[in-house]
Amino acid sequence: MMDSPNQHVSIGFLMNQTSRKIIHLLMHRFREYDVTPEQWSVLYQLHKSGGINQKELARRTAKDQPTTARILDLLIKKGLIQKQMSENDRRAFIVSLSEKGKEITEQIAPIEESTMNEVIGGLAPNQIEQLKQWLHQMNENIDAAMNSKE
Amino acid sequence: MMDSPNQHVSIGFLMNQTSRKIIHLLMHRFREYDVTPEQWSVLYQLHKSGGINQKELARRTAKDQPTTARILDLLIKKGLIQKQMSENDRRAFIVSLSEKGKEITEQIAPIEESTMNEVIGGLAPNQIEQLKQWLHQMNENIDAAMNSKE
DNA sequence: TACTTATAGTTGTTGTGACAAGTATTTTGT
DNA sequence: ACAAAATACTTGTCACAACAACTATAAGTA
Repeated sequence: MMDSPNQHVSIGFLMNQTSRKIIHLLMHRFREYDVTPEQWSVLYQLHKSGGINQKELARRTAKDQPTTARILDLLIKKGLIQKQMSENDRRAFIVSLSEKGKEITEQIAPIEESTMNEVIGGLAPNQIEQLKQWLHQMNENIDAAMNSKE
Repeated sequence: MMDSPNQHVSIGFLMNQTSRKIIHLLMHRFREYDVTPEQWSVLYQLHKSGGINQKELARRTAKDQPTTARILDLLIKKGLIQKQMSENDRRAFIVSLSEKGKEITEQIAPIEESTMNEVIGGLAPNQIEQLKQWLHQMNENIDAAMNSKE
């Protein structure tokens, strides 16, 4: 923190550190709503997509199903979402926001947006696009690496 | 995974996703050594720095002290490191690699390097530098945001 | 129809990460 | 020298992430 030994740091370490710091900052900004960034990402998807099942929700939030299910448990306890049995598939649940969940999601959305604007402050829009593109490319490289060597 | 709904994804989500994927890939590549990427980052720091105390190790790996201490517990169980009491400060422990720890670190280092080269495949060296610089800037923005508003 | 396979979701376990609170030791300030 | 503050580390708790194994239901197939 005080000295900056960051000159020769690997991309992997730096990405991990930055990602954790973003989560940490968002957690601070969301604290008064008692919602974590991961919980928010679920609420956000539900706000965009209405009622979807857990598997689809897991896919859209890029988490596995057990992790998603446990986040849903917490959100149900907080009264922000509800699950109802699917009519045509008795294995599945349709997940949707409660009224309270809708309200909180709408309150948090602008906070997330302004916080992320702080995070990327100093980067021009085309630089953001470039950064996103490189991240996508890294994602694809990783997928290729996972599929090839195993 | 199958469709690509990634066009309008936020930087925060994308960074988190990419970071987790990198960790996941490294975990796969390290699996035969029974060492996780986070454990490796500790071993790597010890390899570079020789015996240092837990607080300094926590700072260099950008984790908090309890997290670092628990990773050290695991590494001690695996016989890869050892702790000895500091002579001039009886509160502190000096942590260092065991022989086995040294061997494993030297075996893993080239695997990490080649894996990360796969991850950044397609990016030119100057683009990597640009990416690192932006990540540093985001880190600084976050530090400023954390310090200002709380 | 019966048997197999696939799918949606849950539970258990391990590791990581952050915070809060605690103990023991050292340093600081008077 | 002594009380107060700071420091190094530990323990407890909660949340997240990934894997494996399990239950229940659905779909495919002989």
